Amino acid sequence: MRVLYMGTPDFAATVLEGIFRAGHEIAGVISQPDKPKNRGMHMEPTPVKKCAEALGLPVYQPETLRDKAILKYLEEVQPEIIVVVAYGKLLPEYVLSFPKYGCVNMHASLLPKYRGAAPIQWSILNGETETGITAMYMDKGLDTGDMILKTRVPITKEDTAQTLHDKLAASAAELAAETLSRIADGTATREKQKDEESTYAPLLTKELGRISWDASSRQILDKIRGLFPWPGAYSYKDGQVLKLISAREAEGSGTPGTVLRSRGCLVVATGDGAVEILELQLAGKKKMTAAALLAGNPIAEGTVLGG
RNA sequence: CGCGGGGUAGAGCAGUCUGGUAGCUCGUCGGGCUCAUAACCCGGAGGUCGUUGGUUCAAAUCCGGCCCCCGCAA
Repeated sequence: MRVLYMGTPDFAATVLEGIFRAGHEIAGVISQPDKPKNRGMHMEPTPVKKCAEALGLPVYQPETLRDKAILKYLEEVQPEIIVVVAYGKLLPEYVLSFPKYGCVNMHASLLPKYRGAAPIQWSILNGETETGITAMYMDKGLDTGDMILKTRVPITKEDTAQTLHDKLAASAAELAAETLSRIADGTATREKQKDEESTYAPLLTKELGRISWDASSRQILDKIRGLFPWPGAYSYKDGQVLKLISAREAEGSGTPGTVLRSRGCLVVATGDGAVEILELQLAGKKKMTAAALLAGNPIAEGTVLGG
C-alpha cells in the first residue's frame, strides 16, 4: 500500500519512523511549513520533516490544503491511504476521500474520551490512571471517526506529560504499523464511537498553568506533572514567576499558598493539606532543587505564594 | 538582526555601577552540645571569578572578540 504520511511534531515523527521501520511503503510526507522558532527566531524544520529527511523520504510543506496544489500533489503521489498524526490542520473533504483506503489517524486517547488537541495532558490533569492510543478512520469531525484498534497505556503517579507522551508515541508507532497491515490484508474492523460518552481536550493555554493554591493537593500535583514540560505550572513569589517542575504530597496545613517550611525543603499549604515542591525554576535560571533555590534565595516561612 | 537574564568553591547566590586582601547560605570534613533533630555552637578543606585579547601600578570589576546556559515571545 502506498502510504502518504501527514504529521508535524515529535509524536508524529516517532510514528513515521515506526511505520517506516515496519516496512510500509511511504510514498510521501506532508508536514507544516518551517516556522521561526525559539530564541533568535531561527527557521526550524518540523520534527516530522527532520525525520523524513533522515529516512530519505520526500517532504511537501504546503501553506494550505485548501488549494488546487494539494490535488496536483495527490495525483502525483497516488496514495492508497493517508496516515495523519498530529498534522495541525483539518483536512478538506476532497483530501479525506482521495485515497482508496481512506485516511487513518492515531489519536492519543481512548476515544471517544479526550477528543481534541491535548489529550495527553488532559488525561493527567483529570487524574486518569489509564489512557491509550486509538487508531481510527477519519471523517469530517474532530476525532469522531470509526475506530479500528486501541492500545491501552497505564498512567503512573510519576508520569508527566513528557514521559506519557513518549510512551504513547511508542505505542502509536506500533499500533499504526499494525493498523496498516490489517487494512492491507482486509482484517481491519470498524467500530462507531459513542458520541454521548465523548469528552473534549482543548488546546492548552499558558493561563492553565497558574496554580490555584486552594485547589486540592491532588489537583495541584496533577497540574504540575500534566503540564510538564509545556506550558508548565507556575506561581508567583513577590511578583516573580516561579515555575514548578515537580512536587509531592506533604504533611501540614494552613492558608492555601502559605509557605509552611522553607529550611532545606519547601512545603506549601494547599486547599486540603500541603505539597512539597521538589524542583522549580525562576525566570532566567536553570531548574533547580528547592534546597538549592533556598540556599541563595531565602523564602521566609509564612510567605504567601501566588497573586 | 524578536525582547531579556545569566556563567564567581560541590549546589544556590552577593560582590561588577563607584578597579585595590574572594564573601554569604547550604553541602562536605573534623570537633562540641543535646533524650532528641533537615536544631544549635566551634573549626577546616575547597576558587586559574566561562574563554580570549586590551586598558591600568593594579581587573571578578572597565573595553573588544568568542563559547555556553536560561526566561519571555512564537
